[in-house]
Amino acid sequence: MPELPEVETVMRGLEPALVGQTIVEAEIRRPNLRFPFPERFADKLIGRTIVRLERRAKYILAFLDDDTVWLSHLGMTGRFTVFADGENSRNLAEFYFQPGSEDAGQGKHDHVVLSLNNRIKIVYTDPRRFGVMDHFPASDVVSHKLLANLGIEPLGNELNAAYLAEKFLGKKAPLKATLLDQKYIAGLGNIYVCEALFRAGLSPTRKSSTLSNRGKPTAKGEKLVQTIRACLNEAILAGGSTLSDYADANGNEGSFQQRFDVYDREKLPCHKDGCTGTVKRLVQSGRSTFYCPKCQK
DNA sequence: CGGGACTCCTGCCAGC
DNA sequence: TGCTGGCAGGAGTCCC
Repeated sequence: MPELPEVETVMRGLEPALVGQTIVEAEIRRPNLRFPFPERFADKLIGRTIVRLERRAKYILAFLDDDTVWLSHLGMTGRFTVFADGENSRNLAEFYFQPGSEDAGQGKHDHVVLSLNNRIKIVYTDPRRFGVMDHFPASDVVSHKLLANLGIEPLGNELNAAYLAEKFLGKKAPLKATLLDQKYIAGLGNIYVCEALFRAGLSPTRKSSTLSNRGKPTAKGEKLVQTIRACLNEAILAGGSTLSDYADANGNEGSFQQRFDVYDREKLPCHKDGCTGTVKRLVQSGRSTFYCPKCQK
């Protein structure tokens, strides 16, 4: 589920339930996700109060009251579910919440279960286990292995045509691949790259360097910056995209998938006004790309 | 070094 | 109906 808009949505859903609360129990139900959990992970979380949440790229950072950070990444199939009983759920947004129950967190792929002092339970579920959790001093946020090499946030001011012109100068890799590379722009994933390229009328196969005019910004780059921002902002407003709901969440699901122009629309007509093209699927660095060959050049 | 293939893991679905 | 192969929102690592 998770690219930037989905992670942002998840974080916003977690905030009212977590911030200001203290972790009273932590159950780590297996040794690892993608990587091993930290040593004595549960002990490090128990007794800590969550001071605030932040999103960096596709990571959720929970800052704790002992100046440490609990980091989470949802991988492909990770999700958090908040279990709240009637009393304490009343003041929380309806989003993402399930009624409290005795078997909360007992599912086959429920790997981490936290109980908070407000009687809320937070369950992390991840069938494929491509997710990540870690815990480290807050002072290490900048240097942390997973965070140190991330590029700029696409919704921040740093993303502009000049940035693309500088970073993409001389880059031969296909534009699609470079936009997916988190060391340039952090937070984009397969869906929103496809969608932003469609809106910009740019082919995923063109060389990245074509958005750079000997290091100077281009109109195409300017357009792409706009469409990236628009896609992400619209998706956040829609609560992200929900592609499968086998976890059967009770809460609201995102709806941006209903507005996809190209993603998962192979062989369907191009949405662009006046374009008679058909959406095509191709594989770039092992991943599906959807685009309209007729209007994306 | 840049670029691409491979890898982790489970579930689902189309096609036979 | 049941099996098989392909594919899935990510990204670190390895190899050329």
